[in-house]
Formats: sequence, C-alpha cells, structure tokens
Amino acid sequence: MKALAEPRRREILRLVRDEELPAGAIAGHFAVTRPAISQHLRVLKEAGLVDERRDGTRRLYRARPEGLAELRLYFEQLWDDSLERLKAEAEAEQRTIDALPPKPGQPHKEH
Amino acid sequence: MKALAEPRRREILRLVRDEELPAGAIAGHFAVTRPAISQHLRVLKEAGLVDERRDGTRRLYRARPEGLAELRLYFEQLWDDSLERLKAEAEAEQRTIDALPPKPGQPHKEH
DNA sequence: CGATATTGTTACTTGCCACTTACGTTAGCA
DNA sequence: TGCTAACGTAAGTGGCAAGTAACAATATCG
Repeated sequence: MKALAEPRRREILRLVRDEELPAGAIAGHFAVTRPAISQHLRVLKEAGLVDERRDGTRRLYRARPEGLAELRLYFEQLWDDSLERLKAEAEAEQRTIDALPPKPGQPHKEH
Repeated sequence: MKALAEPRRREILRLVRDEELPAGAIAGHFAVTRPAISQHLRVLKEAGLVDERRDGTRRLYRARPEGLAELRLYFEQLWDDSLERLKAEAEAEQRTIDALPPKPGQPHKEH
C-alpha cells in the first residue's frame, strides 16, 4: 500500500504492466538516475507488485497481476464490509428496540 | 492514494466506516494526541474519504463511500486493463508467428 | 584472462511528514 | 458576561524516505 503511494512507482508499475522491461529502459523514461529507479524497483518487488527475471547482466521486470488483484480485493472488501455492516447494524438495532421497550440507553456500542 | 499510505489513517477510516464519531472519541482509540488525529482527519477530508458535520462544539466524522468506491474503481481498471492488454499481446504474437514461418529469429522481443 | 557493459549496493544529503506543545476559536451554561 | 469544553491551527522537532555519487558484482566478448 505504501509502495503505491509514490507517484513514480505507480508510473513504473504502469510501464511494466504489459511488457517485460530491463531496468535501464525503465530508468530512461524518467528524469532521475538509475539507482533511484533501482530502489523503487526493489520496493515494488518486496511489495509483491513486480517480478524480477535475470537475463545475462540485465534484469527484466514485469508487473505481477496477483499483487494488483490483492490490493483490489482489499478495497472491495472494505467497501462491501461497509455496506454489510451497515445493514447488519441496522437490523441488530431494530432487534434491540424490539426486545427492550422501556430501556432508554444502549448498553453496547463501545469503541 | 497518499492519504491511505499511512496505517493510522487507514485505522481511522475503518473506525468511522460504520458509525459517525466525534474527533475526541476517535483520538481516544489511539495513543497519540488529539491534534495529531485532527491533522489526519483533515488529510482524509481533503482526500474526499471522510465527511465532516458540525454539532455544537463537536465535529462528527464519517467515511464517505464514494471516496472508497473511486479508489476501488482505480484498481479495478488497472487490473482489467492488465488482463485485456495481456490477451491482446498474446494474440498479436500469435499472428506474427503465423505470418513468418521460415524466419529463424524473432524480429521484435529485442533484448 | 583482461576490458567493457549492465545493474545493484552503500554512504550521504535533502526534503517531507507525523507528532507534540502552546494558543486561538466557537458553542453551551451559570 | 465570564467559564468551561471540544475542537482546530501554528510553530518547532525528530525520523524516515527519495535522490545522488561512488563503489562493487556479474556476465559477455576479444
């Protein structure tokens, strides 16, 4: 998640999304030095967002679809949970109201 | 996107995901001071991820589902494009192979 | 084996961000 | 009209992260 916070890393990820690219070619697309791109690639690799393959002295990078899918799932779950919980909570509250007619204060709802 | 990079902000967002909470109650869940939480809330508000509502001296915060949906859409698009492009590329390569039967070396796929 | 090319790694500097302390603001109440 | 409570805001500090320069590692070619 933190790996995607950096705009440059998102650009890199978009570059290697379709085709496998060597580190030098990736660095050629930006106005920063190769070491900077190399570090970005390491962050992306550790985050599971890109795959590295060695070919001679070069290293080819490509986006890892599973990593993207994982992030997508995270947001989907956050969103769906929001709807589900809202519904479940409304129902539970309704049951509480039905069960305790004269009680004025809600006992749970803690933190 | 950068707003979600901070773990504490993700926690805050999860807290106000279901129920509306005043700033003090939110700060009570963490070991940091209220001003820190206040700043986090401002970032989340500017990112369109939470809504603020004033009630007397208090300010109530709640997650904004549209903000989450937008982020989810971003990842979905990134993922879907990845699949589409991968398929299109595979088909294009297949056509290339079909078109040049006696050529020993692949013209593209440069390395 | 020596020379070159491609890349990663380390040490360092710079800039941003999270946090705290102190102060300002607004609403409710005696 | 004061007094308090619940916030936000401003200024300052510490730490992490991005970038650069110099160095190290590995493979290819003569």
